[in-house]
Amino acid sequence: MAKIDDVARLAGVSKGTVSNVFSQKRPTSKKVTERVLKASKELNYVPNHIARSLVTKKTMAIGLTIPHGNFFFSAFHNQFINGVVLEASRFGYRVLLDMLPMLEVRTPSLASYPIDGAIVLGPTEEDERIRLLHFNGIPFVTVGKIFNAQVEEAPTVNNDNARIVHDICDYLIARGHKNLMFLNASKGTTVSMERRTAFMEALAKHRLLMRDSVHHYKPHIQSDHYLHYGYAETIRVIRESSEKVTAIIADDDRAAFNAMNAIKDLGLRIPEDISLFVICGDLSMMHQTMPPLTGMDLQPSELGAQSVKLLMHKLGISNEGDYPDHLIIESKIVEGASCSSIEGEWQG
Amino acid sequence: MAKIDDVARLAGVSKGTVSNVFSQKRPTSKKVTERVLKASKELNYVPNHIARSLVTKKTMAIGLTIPHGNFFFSAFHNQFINGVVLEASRFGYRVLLDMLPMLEVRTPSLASYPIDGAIVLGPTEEDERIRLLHFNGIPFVTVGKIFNAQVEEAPTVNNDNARIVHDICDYLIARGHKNLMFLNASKGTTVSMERRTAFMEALAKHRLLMRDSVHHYKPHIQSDHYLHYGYAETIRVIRESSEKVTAIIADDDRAAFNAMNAIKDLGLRIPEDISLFVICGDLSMMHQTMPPLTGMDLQPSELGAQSVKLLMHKLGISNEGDYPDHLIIESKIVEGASCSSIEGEWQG
DNA sequence: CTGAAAGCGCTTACAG
DNA sequence: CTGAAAGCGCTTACAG
Repeated sequence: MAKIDDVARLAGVSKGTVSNVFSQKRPTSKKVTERVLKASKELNYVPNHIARSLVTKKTMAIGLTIPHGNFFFSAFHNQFINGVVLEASRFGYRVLLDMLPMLEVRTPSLASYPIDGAIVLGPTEEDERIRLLHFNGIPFVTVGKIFNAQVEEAPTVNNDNARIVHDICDYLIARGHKNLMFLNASKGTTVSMERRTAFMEALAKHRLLMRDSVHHYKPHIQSDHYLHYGYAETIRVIRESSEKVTAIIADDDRAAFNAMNAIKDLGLRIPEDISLFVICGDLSMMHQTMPPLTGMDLQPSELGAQSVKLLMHKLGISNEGDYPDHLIIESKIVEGASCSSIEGEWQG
Repeated sequence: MAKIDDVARLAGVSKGTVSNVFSQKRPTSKKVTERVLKASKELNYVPNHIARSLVTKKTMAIGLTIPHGNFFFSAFHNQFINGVVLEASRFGYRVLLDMLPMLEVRTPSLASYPIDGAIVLGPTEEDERIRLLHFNGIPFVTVGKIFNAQVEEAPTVNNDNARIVHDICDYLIARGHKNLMFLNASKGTTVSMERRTAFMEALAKHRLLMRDSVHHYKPHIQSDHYLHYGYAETIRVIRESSEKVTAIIADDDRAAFNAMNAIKDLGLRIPEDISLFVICGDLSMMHQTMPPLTGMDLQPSELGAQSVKLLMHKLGISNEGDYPDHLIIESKIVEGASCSSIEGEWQG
């Protein structure tokens, strides 16, 4: 690979000038520009990104950290990544995927992240990623509320998790359901905590007893049970419990699928025997299942896009005037046919 | 951020020694190591990744380029990315997502890629990504056959696309279908070319006429029609054509969903009126649709993992002895209930 | 096992 | 508008 000195020599200019032609930070005369470009082409020259980064202190990349076991992203992650990548590219930024398991690998030859900022999806109580970013002095945006104690204040993009759970419970309870099973997200994430609190509030609001309903946390993402979360819980609750659960709220498409399989394996039908509501699923997919799923559209790609915008603002790259430090992304119920009304039994 | 000089001064050693403690490339005495570590902790020191990269010429990142419009990845992409990220992390590598639309953004301030190698998903005839990688002298692996003329020889991971299409056609034709509609991948990709050729061969092999079947290319990924590919084609062919298509082969889950919607909107049923076969779909999802989809398991995450292994080998990082330059990933038919036999009509 | 010094390939004040 | 020189923060022969 040719370097800047080679080009400078061939074009008969200083390397500062070659630098200016490529960075366009200072004007260069037309004929010098042409000479430099010609020499560059001849030598197949392209500025070295790393060397540039070392002095500008900009990598033009943002990190995206997603909790990640040996398993697949869900449809939610998929669309979220889409939103992030697309929006980042609008600012000329690339996205560095940074998964949790890498931490172990990174330790032996620890080094700073080659990124200008980061997006942290799904903060947890003692979030190692946040600790590390903080330690490295890298600005970041969290998607999901950050746990108060960990860091003074960080910009956040979030759904209104409390409201979402209230809406779902209202929706189901209005249809006569009194005993709900909630297949929540993983324990330790702020989103699951917000949801759990809201779940209990919603039940109390309708004068339902928590002990008649069931609440489960998804296993840790590294657990072997992660992929099958929802199946065993559904089987057990329907078969063994006395609570007569009539409606299930599933965290994501995978949990919903697992619950569907459990229900089918028990010889029951959706929604005649049991209702199913999915929180973050893929819209196009939800319409194709049997029956079509009723769920909440969380706008994952919008979550991704907005978190990039917020981060860019923090980095001083976007200059769209004032920008709030905390953004709430709208969500709304999308009706399929997986939730039914229970006749007779319900009371206002 | 503290730098190496600060640590060296505080620990009373040279910066070369500090470097050795962190890189572990040369042994350091125990007590010196401790002194350095103590000083580092005190100063919150972490080696600067960029500075290190400049001299080692290693970024510890690989690029992943996926053709990408303003649209979502499919389940295939999702699982592919998973395989790549996971396998890369085993080698201590990160993954830089590099999407096509960024090219435009990159031009003004062109610079080399800060990556050690790249994975190119779905090469096309005149692949700009390959041209650029080649130009930058960055080793890469393609997933999908590379177009012959473009570059002498590049390591490749691929499905056996010809065989896959033959298997699918054999499967359908054995069930009495004579008029097939093939919703292929995008024109210009080698995968769609391989498939198209195989499609014609398979028909010829069974003495069926190409003109009785229908072949479509997916629109370019930047097209507005990309997301809805399959719907209009299905409507048109079923309603207008005289060919009486009885089976549809869909490139991916999205195309399959679109075809399903079209079939439903026409008041027809799967598989009674028309059969549907999906090439790359998500297994867990395929079981939940109505009816469950019959399709091909391409093992996308294995494709991703193997392409990383191959790349690591090319980079001289993996040393698992000899490694073939071209890998074929197995695929097999997974039966659902979306393909039926046509009685009576078929002949051996 | 450790140190002094050169160098990785750029950008950026500073001077003109 | 252009050049000469210092410097970004590391690693790496080389010498001891």
